[in-house]
Amino acid sequence: MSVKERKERERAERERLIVATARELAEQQGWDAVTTRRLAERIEYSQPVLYSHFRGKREIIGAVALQGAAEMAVAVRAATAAAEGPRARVTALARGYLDFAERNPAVYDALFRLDGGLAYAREDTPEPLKDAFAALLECLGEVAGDGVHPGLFTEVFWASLHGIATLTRAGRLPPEEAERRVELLVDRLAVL
Amino acid sequence: MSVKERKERERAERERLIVATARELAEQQGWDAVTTRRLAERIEYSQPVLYSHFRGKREIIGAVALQGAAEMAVAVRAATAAAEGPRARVTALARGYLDFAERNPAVYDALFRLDGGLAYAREDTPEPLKDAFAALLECLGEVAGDGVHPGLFTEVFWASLHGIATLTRAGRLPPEEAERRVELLVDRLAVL
DNA sequence: ACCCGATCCTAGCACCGCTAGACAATCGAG
DNA sequence: CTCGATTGTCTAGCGGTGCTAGGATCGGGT
Repeated sequence: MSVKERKERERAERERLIVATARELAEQQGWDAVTTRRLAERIEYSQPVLYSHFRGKREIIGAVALQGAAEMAVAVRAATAAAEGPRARVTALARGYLDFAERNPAVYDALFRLDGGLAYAREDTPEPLKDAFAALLECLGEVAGDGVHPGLFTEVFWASLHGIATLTRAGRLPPEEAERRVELLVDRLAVL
Repeated sequence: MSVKERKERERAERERLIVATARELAEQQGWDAVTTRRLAERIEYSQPVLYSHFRGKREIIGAVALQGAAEMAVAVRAATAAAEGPRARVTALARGYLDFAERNPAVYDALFRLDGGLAYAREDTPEPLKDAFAALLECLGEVAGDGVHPGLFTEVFWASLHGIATLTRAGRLPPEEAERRVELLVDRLAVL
């Protein structure tokens, strides 16, 4: 039976390699450069091997997204944990979120811009996605204000951050005023 | 000389046809379905004709975006003009914006999600884009609040709307609470 | 009536995501 | 230890993509 186990280990290892390589390639040259041919070449296997692990390119994007969601949750919690008081926490969250988006553009795209075949905002949403939202909720819930549903408030705050992140990176917003935009958003949206 | 003029007219007419057809196709089946072959077939010319009008697919997207920007400016101004008082105006703007995004998803994508090769937020930004931003500014400038730069406020409000629009359409936000999200955003961001 | 330039199309390039079918390596039974 | 079956991987190819080179054809000016 140990042979089978070894093969399963090796197979799992190769799957990790595929996801890591896809992510690396996307981070280096953008998702357009992540083709099944290039990806196969980098992991030193032929194309069809990819399809024995994933249904297609979309699922590979989804796998990167899941990994990214877990990391984003960690990043957000780390940022907020280091801050004292509601206001500082929310500011830290906003900065942490935008920072993550800027430093991991490919992962951010996999999560929120591309189609990774994942279900969002539903019962069958994968756990890492739920947890990433929960990480936002933990901090933002306490500044939603009276009579405002914490979940709804978190959605709006998150959407605002997402808008800033995407428009900035697409060159639709000048990057110079980034910090002032964060301040304005926190000042106005959060009830302190 | 009249022959030359006629040819130029026909050429301009064909260019309009290309843009209109691309937009129609994108609105019907999404931008992925807008291939140069399908587009060429629909306008009843061969592929290379497209390249005598545009450098490539990207420029065609850009042309649709420019058209869409002009329409969005009109839509936003129409929505705000019908409202009395700052609060009603801002609410109308938010609803009008999201409504435009929902009813013209392909145009919205061309404007803010895809790469149409256009310059944003710069001196050489095409006039329709500047004017669309101006349309937002006209209404939002009056609720920016003291000491807050109207342009910066408009950017943040716009980014928030953009975030809601994109996340909702990508299935990242449940569509049911759309109206309550708008109310929350207006209540908090605008200084009334 | 003829030539010549503008205009348009056919055919093709290199690449894409994805898959069928041939081949080799490995395992279990006799 | 050998032999068939199973598993795993690869080569080759399908239909599609954006884009372009080069030849045919059409129409205006002389």
